Amino acid sequence: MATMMSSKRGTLIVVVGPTGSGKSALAVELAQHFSAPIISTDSRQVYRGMAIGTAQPTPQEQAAAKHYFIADRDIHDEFNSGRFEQEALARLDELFKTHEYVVAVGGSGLYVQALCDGMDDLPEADEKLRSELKQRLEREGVESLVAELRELDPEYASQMDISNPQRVVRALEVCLLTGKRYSELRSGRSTERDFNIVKIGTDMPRDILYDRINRRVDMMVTDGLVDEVRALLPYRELNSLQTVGYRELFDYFDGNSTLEEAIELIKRNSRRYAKRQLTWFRRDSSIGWFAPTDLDAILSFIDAATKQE
RNA sequence: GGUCUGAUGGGCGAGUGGCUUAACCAACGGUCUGCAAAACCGUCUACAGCGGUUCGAAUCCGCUUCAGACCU
Repeated sequence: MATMMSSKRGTLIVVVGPTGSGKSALAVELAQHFSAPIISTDSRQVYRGMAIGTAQPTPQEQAAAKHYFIADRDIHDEFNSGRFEQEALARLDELFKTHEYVVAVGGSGLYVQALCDGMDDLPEADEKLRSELKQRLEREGVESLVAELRELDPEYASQMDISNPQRVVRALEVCLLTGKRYSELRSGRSTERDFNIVKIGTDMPRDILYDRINRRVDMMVTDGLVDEVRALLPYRELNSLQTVGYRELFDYFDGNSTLEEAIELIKRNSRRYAKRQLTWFRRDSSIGWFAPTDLDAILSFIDAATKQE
């Protein structure tokens, strides 16, 4: 299968795992080992002004390896998984001209999926239509939207989670925007990329992970998280700020909780986030799971995977 | 040594004979195609132990164990 190998432009080493599991540090080590740049697959680290709360790579880490999609846009900018796919693919196209390896790291499962498997050609959210649908959602409840979706796309309506307003809105939005059924536009297939993909997952015993998460939150506070969030308070409605570590402190500024309570909530919500990430990544059987410090095993896994193709 | 009070699922905490899987929190499992650090779904049937009363006991009685308070 060496011929297969030659048809590929290079290898993308994808590092995934729950928050606080040591992805960033591992990515930098891999980047140095393979002389590779790093692409972040994190939906929140892309924004400027959120360095502490999103645990962006430190200046030292960023000096050790070139990072892309870290703090390179404004919190007001529209960004989503679809745009990420396009921009990241374009970036990779450039990078593979001069690099054999590129490392991708980040905890946003949907972004990783977009990059590795591609997304179907669906329309992006239309601002007007979406706000209309949201108003209807508030006034008439989900049932009304579900009823309409049953008309437009009975198949999808019957299989989806109809108690999830966000998904109902999106499905309806796609139907109305395209005049087609959402279910028929979803191919369910993944796009073949012109580079190899090797996925590494970092994990550790749950109690240790949770302890690390808890301590990292304390460290964020020590590092000035409260001030970082205070500066963003005027923009709290932005999607970019619907983020663990920020919402809880907005509540604190509103006087709805004490600082201590807010910090506890950040810890809890970070733990829950980690659990959801694990749930997402667990179903991807192509991921090789390792302790974040087990570099030898990780390197031989990458080696074996790239030779196989 | 004596008296009194209490002992409920990981936590908190109702429930004084016969719908209570209480509620809440934590935890755990899951869903996932342009809001994804989002949004949503599901699971956890306990009543300190033993014996008794009763058609029926977490709920009544007795003993035991443990905890706390008070008395000598």
